[in-house]
Amino acid sequence: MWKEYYHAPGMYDFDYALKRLGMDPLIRLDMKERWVDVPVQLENDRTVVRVKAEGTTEKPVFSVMSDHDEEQDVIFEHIRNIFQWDKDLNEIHQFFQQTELSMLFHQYQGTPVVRDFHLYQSLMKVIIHQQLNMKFAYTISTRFVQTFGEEEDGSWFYPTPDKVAQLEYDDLRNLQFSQRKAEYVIDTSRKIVDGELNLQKLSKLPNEEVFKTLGKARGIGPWTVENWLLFACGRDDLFPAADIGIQNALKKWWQLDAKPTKVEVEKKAKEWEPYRSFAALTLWRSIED
DNA sequence: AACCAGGGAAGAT
DNA sequence: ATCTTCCATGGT
Repeated sequence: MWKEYYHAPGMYDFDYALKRLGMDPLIRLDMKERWVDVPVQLENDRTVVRVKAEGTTEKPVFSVMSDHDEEQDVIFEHIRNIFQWDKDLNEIHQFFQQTELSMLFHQYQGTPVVRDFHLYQSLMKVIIHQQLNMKFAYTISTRFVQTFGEEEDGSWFYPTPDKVAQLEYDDLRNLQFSQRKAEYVIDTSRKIVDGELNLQKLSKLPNEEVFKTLGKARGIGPWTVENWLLFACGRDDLFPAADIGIQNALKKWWQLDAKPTKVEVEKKAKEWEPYRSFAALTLWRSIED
């Protein structure tokens, strides 16, 4: 058993991060005690790591705890990368003071981009959630994991690509996947098993390369690539202009009668480069509850 | 009952 | 290249 503490350089709203993570019923956490359990897939082993907030948004301190005594450094690095503790959110806040989002950034300070726990898991979740309302989206992604994944210490590990590649479309139709969605999920997993898609490699390429390569797979369009780059890779400058949530938020703040178009949104978002991901997160946040 | 949902493919212009 | 239409399924 080991426990390690870490101080983030700027502000960091861990409680909001927990709230976002809590949208996913598969993630085990406690808002009151301020911890979340992160399933970590290692080379040949796996473990569950507890991450806990010990400080405040202004003076953020975190603890990372695990009973997996080997590979402590690897595990800690992984956690630090997932939560992006080294990204100085004070700098981001400063940047947005000169934009029309300054009021929102004042109201919602220290909103981090918390990465999904696993590259493949993230891609499957994004595909499954396409075009579905949040409630039903989580219903079927939870079914998917609880049917084909594995539980350990109360936390769920997504099924591996090998496991999903061997499924039949009807296995997912039984979970109320549409035929299309079943095909997207299984076919993409097969490409990953075949080596045709390498998510680790993709995660290190520039955005445009990822759009070209990942976007070729059937069922993976611009929205899915954007979300994967944003939430799986944790990149700073993604803005899903076609996203219905983003459009609803801008409709509200700009007091429009109808949702703005993708083109209108993209044009305005140029002013938020190179930190458009934080604009997106803060806009989503602003219309939650 | 009608419209929507944190899309995408396939077909039509 | 850009626009429509269809797909598919539950939520409000």
